[in-house]
Amino acid sequence: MSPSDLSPDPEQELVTDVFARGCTSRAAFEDVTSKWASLALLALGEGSYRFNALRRRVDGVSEKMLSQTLQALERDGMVTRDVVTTIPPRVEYALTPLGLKVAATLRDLADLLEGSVDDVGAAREAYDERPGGKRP
Amino acid sequence: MSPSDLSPDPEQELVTDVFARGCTSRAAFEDVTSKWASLALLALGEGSYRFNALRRRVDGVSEKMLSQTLQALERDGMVTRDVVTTIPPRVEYALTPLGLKVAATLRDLADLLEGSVDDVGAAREAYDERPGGKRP
DNA sequence: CGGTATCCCTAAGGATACTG
DNA sequence: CAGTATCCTTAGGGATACCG
Repeated sequence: MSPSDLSPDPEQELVTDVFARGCTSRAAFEDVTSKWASLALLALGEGSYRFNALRRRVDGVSEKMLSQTLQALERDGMVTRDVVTTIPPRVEYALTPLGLKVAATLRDLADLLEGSVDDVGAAREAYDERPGGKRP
Repeated sequence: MSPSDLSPDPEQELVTDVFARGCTSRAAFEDVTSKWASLALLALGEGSYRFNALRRRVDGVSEKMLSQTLQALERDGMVTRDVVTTIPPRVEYALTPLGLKVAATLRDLADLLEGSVDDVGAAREAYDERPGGKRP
């Protein structure tokens, strides 16, 4: 068999790295940070929601996008989908342990930004006000 | 005129809330979590970068998108752009104090997901394997 | 090197309608 | 209520070319 000179699969990166295209962590990272997923996770961090309640909570999302988003998050093992077959039907969405951890870091980020609205607002004004800053 | 029944500006939410469309924090949140911004911030969390170095670090980004992304982040007061007029020119990008804090939370998120690749991979397989799970 | 400007195309995403 | 299906518009984003 091959002795010690065997380098372990040059084409196949073994380290997991969000910077690497094709790494699962990068895919998961993009799923989580996608436009609606981050807000949906944030909302579910407050507790479980039914579809339309979640839709109202996440201001501006369409049925289609919320549905797609939840499917992606369920596939990644961050969200559970619990169907209660009553009339009318109920479907409860909640976070898995992993989803809970992810939601917590997103909460940190949201808190940070909510606490920095003034700074961001000021920075934007300064940027837009300076020559060539804005396109009217 | 209207006496005490005047509710304070129903159209204008005064609380800052990432869930509210039109709130600056929501805009900042979307900027930060946008496809390339999060990776750029992550990279700049490692130290300052020049344009093309950053472009190489963020695997897959085009010149155009990196440029646009950096402008948005600079406008939000998270990234500084330092032009050194030599020949050839050099432009150094770095994080502001706010950008540093944001990058830190994104680092937490990335670490969490990098540490969960196996869980995510398993969840995906399970999801795709079950009837109606995947579209071949 | 570090961009901006232009062209062009795909796919994200909204609105509406219909089903279990 | 909780979605899928369809249609249609927009804009995200790549490729290329060119300027400071």
